[in-house]
Formats: sequence, structure tokens, C-alpha cells
Amino acid sequence: MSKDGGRPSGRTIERLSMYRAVLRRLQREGKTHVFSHELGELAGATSAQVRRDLMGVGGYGTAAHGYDIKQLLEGIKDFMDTAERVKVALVGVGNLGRAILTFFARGRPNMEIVAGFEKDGRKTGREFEGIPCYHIDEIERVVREQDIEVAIIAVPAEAAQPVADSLIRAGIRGMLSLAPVCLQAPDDVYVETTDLGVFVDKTIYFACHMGEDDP
Amino acid sequence: MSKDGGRPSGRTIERLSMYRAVLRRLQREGKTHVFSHELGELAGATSAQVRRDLMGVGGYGTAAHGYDIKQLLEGIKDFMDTAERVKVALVGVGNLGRAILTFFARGRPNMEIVAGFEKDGRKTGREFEGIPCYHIDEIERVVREQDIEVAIIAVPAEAAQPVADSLIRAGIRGMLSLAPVCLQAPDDVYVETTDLGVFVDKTIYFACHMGEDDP
DNA sequence: GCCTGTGAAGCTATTCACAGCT
DNA sequence: AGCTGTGAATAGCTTCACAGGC
Repeated sequence: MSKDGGRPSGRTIERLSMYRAVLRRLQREGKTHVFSHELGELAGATSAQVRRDLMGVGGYGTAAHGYDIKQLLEGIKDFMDTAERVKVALVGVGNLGRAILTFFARGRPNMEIVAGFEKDGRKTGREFEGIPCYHIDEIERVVREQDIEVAIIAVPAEAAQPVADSLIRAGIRGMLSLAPVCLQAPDDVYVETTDLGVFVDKTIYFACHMGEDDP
Repeated sequence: MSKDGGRPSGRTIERLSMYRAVLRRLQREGKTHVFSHELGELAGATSAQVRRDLMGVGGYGTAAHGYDIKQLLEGIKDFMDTAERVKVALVGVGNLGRAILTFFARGRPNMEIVAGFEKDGRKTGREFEGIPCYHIDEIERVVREQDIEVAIIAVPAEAAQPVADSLIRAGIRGMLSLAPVCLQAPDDVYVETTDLGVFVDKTIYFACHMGEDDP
């Protein structure tokens, strides 16, 4: 069976994450097995794509019943997750930050938000969804002390780079920024940027230019 | 001079949207011209990538000063935007919805949020950021009456598909869903899904597996 | 018959590299 | 000398298509 073929691409990881979400839902609904074409339909991928992605995680499927959901979730977990739950910080506890807290509050198996940071003094010292909220100046100390490895940045555009700089000084390994700016960071810190404005523009573009043929 | 070469890809549109954000910022800072490598650095792309993207919008650049920012913004606008500002609905006015409202409140040139929808009766009938909030049952009527073409869906996962169905019945052309489910829709409705959970998983994965070589 | 796993083909996107201009 | 615009080359991703199994 040769070697397992290099590192997976970002696209593959995104899809695996979606498959996992779908699989968990199916499991809650009582299903135990699923075919590649079903999973594909529910996750927005073709069956061939699903099979190829699952190949990478050592996918044990059978022609008779498709994939065993429990086994598959286990496989994806082994493939993607780290041994311990990753500790995550949330910087910015405004509307967006609180939405994120609610979203992740009921805990995911692979991560845990352990600290929030805010500039606004009326929010610091309190708890949100059970997460303590510190002042933004404490980022370096708290991130170090608690071995926080990943941060979600939900602050206004102007504040994003300074926040990133603090996190980098504190030794963060990865950041997900929701602010509409491309953060500068050293090569050994992974940065992912998700700008809502971009997705709105994209949706508008394709919604309004659909079915236009080149003349 | 030959044909302008087919429809641009989603990736290209995403980058154009980011370039635009950067260009607007540079313009506010008083700059009038920019080189492809500068724009690339600020937007997270290579200079070659920038030049190729801008070629598509008829990029007028000169070797001496690079691209004229004003002209370029005009070009991107002509290329991407529709003649009229697109009317957008926001479904779900919880924390996430309100974050979106604040984010887009100061208006973008190409779109305008004109209505919010909520299930929670305590929010309906009021205004948020100057946007009227209707009950979710009124989606069909209001979307039709106001010629709303695009919707942003910021409701919990379980509610997303029913909301999408109402929007589709109302004749929506595109939807951006922030719920972690892949929406079913007819082919003539464009659907974009942005699941935060996926991006968090991805960030965690790459942050924690960086610098691992195949043994 | 209908499924998985997978080499090979096909396609799309990105980068290279250089002509042409200032 | 340094930049844009762009054909050509490369790299990366997705789909095809079929062998093998239940």
C-alpha cells in the first residue's frame, strides 16, 4: 500500500472538517453507515472526491454498507486532531466574539476556548459563556501561562495587527483572523484569514452574474 | 484585441475583493499609485498573481508608477459590481447577525442591507443599526416587495434549510450561509457556505502540524 | 448490481520568465 | 534598473473509469 502520500492540502482539511460535521449529525440521527455519494451530497462534494479524501485517512469502507460512521469519525480524528485538546483564545468579545463563544460553547472534542480578551474595561473581569475575560494587555502573560496555541481574532480591522503582534510575542502557533486585513506574521506561525466582506462580495458577484454567456 | 477570456473563477473574485479593500485603505492614507508586489504583500498574494488578476479587469498599469489606485478601483468596480446597489437581507439578528450589521452598517458601495428577519418576537418590529427587523414568516412578502436579491443567513444550523426554502420561494438569487450545513437549492440560486467551525479546524490543524516532515 | 479504492487523464490555478517600455 | 503584461511551463486538484469484492 505504499506511502501515505504527503501532507494533505488545505482544501482536503476543510472537506474533512465538513464530513465530520455531517457524520456527527447522521450519528445523532441513529445512522451507522453511509455511502460516499450520500456523504458527498450532504457535504457538497462529489462521491469521487469523498472517496479520495477518505482514502487519505485510511478509509475503511465496504461495497456492501459503505463507510462505518463511528470508525470513520475515529479515523478522521486520528488523522486531524492532536493528542490533547487544543487551547484556544478569543480576542475581541463584541457581538462577533460572543457569537463565536456561543457557537463553540458546547465544546468540540478537539478544542476548547479557555480565555477571552477585551479592550473594553466593562467586559474585563467578567465571564462570558463561562469563559473568563481578561484585558487585552494581558494577552502575553495569559497565553504563555496557559499554553494557549491558537487564537481567534475578532476585533476591528485597525486593532488586528497589534493584537497579532502580542500573540506572536506570546508564542502562539496559529491565528484565525476575522478582520478584513491580511496579518503579517513570521513563517512559523500559521495565519488564516476569513473576511466576511469578501464572501459577501463573492456571493453578490455570482448571484448577479449567473447565466451570463460570453457573446 | 481578442476576447477577454471566459468567466473569472471564485478565487479570482475573492482576491479582487481583497485588493479592493487594500486599495481603499491605501487611498485613505493618501497614496495614489501602487506596484503589484506591494499590493500582493498587503493582500497575501504574489506579484505575478496580482498582475494576472488585474489583467482581467483591463488593468492599466505603467512600469514607472505601477497602478493608478483610483483607476484600478474604478476598473474593479466595473468588472465586479452591478449597475445598481444590490439589496441584501439578513436572516437571524442574534449576536452574529448584529455583528454583521455593524460590519456593513457604514455601507458598502455595491450593497445595502435593507431588512433583517428574526424568529424572536422581542426583536421584530424594532430597528437594528437603522435596519427594520421583520418576523421570519414575512420573508417571502418582504423579499418580493423590496426586490431583495441576496441574503445572508445567520441562524442556528437547524433553522437554516427552512429559511433557505422561504428565500428560494421568494425568488432570491444568492445566499451566503454562515450556518454549518450545506444548503440544498436549485441550480439557478447561488449558494456560498462559510462555516466558522471549518476554519477553526483548519487553523488548528495547520498550526499544530507545521514543520512535520514525512519520515 | 452497486459499491469502494485508485491509477491515469483532464482541468484549473499559479508561477516562471522574458519581451517591451519608461 | 525595475516594472507591467503575457505566453509557456509547472504544480495542484478533481473527475473519469475500471478492477476487485460482496
